[in-house]
This record gives sequence, structure tokens and C-alpha cells, in this order.
Amino acid sequence: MTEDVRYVLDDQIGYVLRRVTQRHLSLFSDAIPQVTTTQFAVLARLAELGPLSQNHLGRATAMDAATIKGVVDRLVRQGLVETRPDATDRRRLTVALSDAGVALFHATTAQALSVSAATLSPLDDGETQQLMALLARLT
Amino acid sequence: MTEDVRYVLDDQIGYVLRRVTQRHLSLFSDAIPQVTTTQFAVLARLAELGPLSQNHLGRATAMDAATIKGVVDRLVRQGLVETRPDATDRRRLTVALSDAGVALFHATTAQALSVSAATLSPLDDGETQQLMALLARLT
DNA sequence: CCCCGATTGTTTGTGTGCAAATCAGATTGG
DNA sequence: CCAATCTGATTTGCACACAAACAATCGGGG
Repeated sequence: MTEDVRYVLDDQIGYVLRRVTQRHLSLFSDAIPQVTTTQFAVLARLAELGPLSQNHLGRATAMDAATIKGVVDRLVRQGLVETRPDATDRRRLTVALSDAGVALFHATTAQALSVSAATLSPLDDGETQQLMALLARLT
Repeated sequence: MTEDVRYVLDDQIGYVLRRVTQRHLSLFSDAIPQVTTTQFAVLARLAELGPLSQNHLGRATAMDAATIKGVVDRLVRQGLVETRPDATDRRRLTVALSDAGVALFHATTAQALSVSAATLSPLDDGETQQLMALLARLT
């Protein structure tokens, strides 16, 4: 009848994920102070896929409608993306990279990749492959 | 001279971490709606270490001073922790579990462990060990 | 004993992140 | 064709998360 449940915080996946994420965010903002990781994800998707509706962009970057709105608003304020109404669907707001957005993305892509590498730097290449493969299955 | 830099968002550690964390947070709030993962971490640390000063508690749970203050405030509002001034150091605010906090922690520990297991359920035991060992090195 | 640097806690500002409610506009099944 | 339904965008409310600035306090060296 004894429920001898040991809860070791440091062994919980959620806590470890939070700490690893903290370290990664810190490395990113040191390397690329102009935008956050979330904002950079938006720039990357728009560079990859071209203009998208705001909701579609949110789905493509794993952000819900309320979150992507805030992110797009801040990117518009910085002049890195532009929005315009959709010609055929009047509900839609099309989001596209501005020239400045394209320029910033190209200017910082290499550093963003370096940040990913820096985050993973305690691991060798084989271990990195393992980790990424395992994490991908937890999505 | 060509900078052929391919940035594949889905392969970036930061993006993958964010998505795995999203899934984990969703599982947690489904299982234990009373508190967030962050709040639960505070309860767990206080159960493990006993009363701590607010700043010390923040360091023990990987939260900065501003963040831990908000978390403690919300836990106080819910009656799960109690604060009192330190007898010897008048700057310090001691934070301790309340009876309700102890009760909630014990009542939900098993479920919290189940959430960790559910997050990792796509992996077998060996893979889970590998993943946790690799992540621990990225802290 | 007193001053100076360090620590503790608080506040403000900015940026995610999600739930829920609302409204406008599109779509489709009967 | 049109009413029920769905989708897109917005707003509000709540909860982290960190930087920066501040006041109160503590502790140690001169």
C-alpha cells in the first residue's frame, strides 16, 4: 500500500528540455540580437515557402493564431515583413518578407547555423545525429 | 565565393526543442490542470529541499528573480506555498510548501511521472536512456 | 566602526505561448 | 440557394522568461 514515488526533478524530460532551451536561446540572442528564435523561424519559413497567409504561416512554424499575430506584428514594426490583403479571400492576410527581411535572413543564416552547432557542441557528430533522430520522434 | 547556406528549419535543434516542449506542456496540462510545469517544479523542489529563500528557490529551479517572483505569487494566491520574512536576514523572503501544497504534490506526483513517460512513449527504454543522457550534456 | 561591493527582492518593459470568445467571410450539403 | 458549418483574424486574459534599473540590506576590509 506504500506509494514510494520518487520524483527527481532533474531527471524529468520537461525540466531538462526547459534548461537546454534556455541555453540555446541565450546563445542565439548573443549571436543575433536583431530577432528572436521565433521571429527567425518566421523569416526562414517565408524565405523557403514564399508569401503565406498569417494562419498558414503560424501552422508552418508551430505557433497558434494568437502567437503568430504578435510575432508578425513585431516583424512588421521592424520592417522585416510586409502584409497585404489576399485578392481572392478577403479574410486572409498575406505575409511576405520585405527586402530588409530577405537581406537580414541572408546576412544571418550562417550565424544561425553556428548557434545550432554551438548548442550541440558538447556532442560529437554521431551523438548529434542520434539526438536529433530521437527528438524528431517526440514531436 | 558562393555561400550555399541551406537553412532547414525542421532540422534546427531550437525548433525541434520548441515543438517537443509544446507536446509535453500539452500532456501535462491535460493530466494536471491545477498547476503548470513551472509551478510543479517549484513544489517538487520545496518538497525535496524544504523552505528556501525566493532567490535560492529560483536558482534551484532555473528561473531568474523576476520569473520566480511571479510563480511564487501565483502559488501563494492558490494557497499552495506560504512566504515569511527570514529571521536573520531582512532582505530574504522564505518560501515553504503549505499543507495544501504538500497534499497536492503527493496527490499528483504519480501523474506527473506518467506525463514524463507519455512524452517519451514513442521511445523504448534504451532510447529514452540515450536521449536523457545526451540532453543532460547540453545543459 | 564605516564604507563599498555583493545580494535580495521588486518593478517595468518586451516577447513568446495558449485558451476562449468574437466577428467577418467562405464553403458546402441538402 | 441558403443555412449550418468552417476558416481566418483579432482581442483578452493568464502564465512564463529575461533584461535592466532600483531600494534595502548584508558582510567584510580598512
